[in-house]
Amino acid sequence: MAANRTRSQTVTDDIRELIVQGELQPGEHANEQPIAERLGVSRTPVRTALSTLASEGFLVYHPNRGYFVRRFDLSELMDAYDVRATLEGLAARRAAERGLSEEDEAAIRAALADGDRILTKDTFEPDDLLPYRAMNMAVHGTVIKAAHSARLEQAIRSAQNMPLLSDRIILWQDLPILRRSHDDHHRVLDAILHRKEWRAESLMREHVYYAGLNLQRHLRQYCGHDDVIQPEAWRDVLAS
Amino acid sequence: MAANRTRSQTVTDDIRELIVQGELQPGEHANEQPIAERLGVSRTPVRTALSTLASEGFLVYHPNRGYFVRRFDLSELMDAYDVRATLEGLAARRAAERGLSEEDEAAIRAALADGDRILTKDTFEPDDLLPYRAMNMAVHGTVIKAAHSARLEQAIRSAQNMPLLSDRIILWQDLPILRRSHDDHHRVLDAILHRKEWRAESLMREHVYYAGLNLQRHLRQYCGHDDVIQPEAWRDVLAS
DNA sequence: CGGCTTATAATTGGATACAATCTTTCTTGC
DNA sequence: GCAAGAAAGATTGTATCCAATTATAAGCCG
Repeated sequence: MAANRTRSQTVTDDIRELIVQGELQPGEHANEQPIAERLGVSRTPVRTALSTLASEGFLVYHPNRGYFVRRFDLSELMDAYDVRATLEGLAARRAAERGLSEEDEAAIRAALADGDRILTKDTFEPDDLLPYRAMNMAVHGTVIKAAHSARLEQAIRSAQNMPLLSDRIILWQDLPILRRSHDDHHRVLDAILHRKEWRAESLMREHVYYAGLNLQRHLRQYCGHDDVIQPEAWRDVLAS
Repeated sequence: MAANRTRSQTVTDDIRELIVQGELQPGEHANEQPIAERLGVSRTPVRTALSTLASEGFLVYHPNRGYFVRRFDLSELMDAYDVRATLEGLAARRAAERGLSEEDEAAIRAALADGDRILTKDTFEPDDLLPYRAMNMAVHGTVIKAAHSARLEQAIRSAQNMPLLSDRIILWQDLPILRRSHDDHHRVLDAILHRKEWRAESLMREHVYYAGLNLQRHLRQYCGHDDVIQPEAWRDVLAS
């Protein structure tokens, strides 16, 4: 399925990576010709890619002037986490209302066990990052899937269309915070299984919102006084 | 500002209208050439327009096969209202947390007075529809604006990218429901002014959610047993 | 007659060419 | 010297052309 990727789609991914990696600096004008040459294609797929990325929120479009890399400051980051927290809270509530399928419950339990295993050790090794991230994405993704709302899924996905906002972001420097965060995961599952809608919603909301606060605290040291988030600020957070 | 509209943008609006008006039927394949000829342009602006409309959620894209008009059923409509209700609740809460500017408060008060004037009469005339709709959009728009979050605004806007979901939709057939709905507006303002965050959030959430329920009830008679929403079902709701 | 393969037509994806718009620079007049 | 305007350059927007892919129809074999 979807084995047939068109060139515009790969170009979209390439340019998105250029933005996230900071090769296209915030505020910069995205010139079509140079990008096309750099990626070895014509302007056409570049144009459709830019249009897509603009609708995803990475670029802003000015008619007859082209696309500019969107610049974010810390307050916008928190606004976005606010939206994401609210929507994931809704997802958790809906999951609690409907209940989990057997597969979904099994998937979350397996992920939770993975997280437990990683966190029982005394230190968090760099090698733990990828499995932990996979665990995190599995938990959140399964809860969202269990909400059974394509519209909600789309809204959450588009709320993550911003550097530093996705559930791939893991701040692993502080082990106690990580443990507390994973404890949230356990409680969310418990709330969903016991059909405690309100508890599931508020737990998930706080869980995501605090991740935003934590990230903000981590990023502030990288930001100038204007609070504009520079690409180098998230290099270490993204890892690979 | 924005006086310079490009051809792709007008074509986007045209095609969106074709979809909403049902000239492009749900599930139908959006052929580029016929649309281009019909609108008197080449395929290029049509293609960018289709791409935009797909990202807005009106179309779905299949690589190498083109764009198809998205079909909605009643449950998807309610899912979307669920998202919109949650997000507008968040907006109301944020507005309550920050407080209203003088202009915003004045705008809402003026709109509420308009609504009061329309609803004190014994009947709701067709001529009342446009002013009432304007009032409704003013109230919701101002609350959203007062939340001071561009990200939230965008999320709410994209949650409305679906026929029948916008705040332009007014079901005026039932006057008591309309009165109750407008009473909600008063209470939301009261909650925001008194900084009752939780009250503002839950009031707005219920206010929007109930509008969805009401619309669903209204639409069910037009739908077949498969609950697919047919374009003719919303002709009378949209008015002009 | 039905299912499979193959050939043909239709449609989308991408590249190139041209037109419209914007940006920059240079000139001119005060 | 500076401001306003005009011309040149650069960049986006649109149209057209060709290639790649998919959908459709015809032919073939069981």
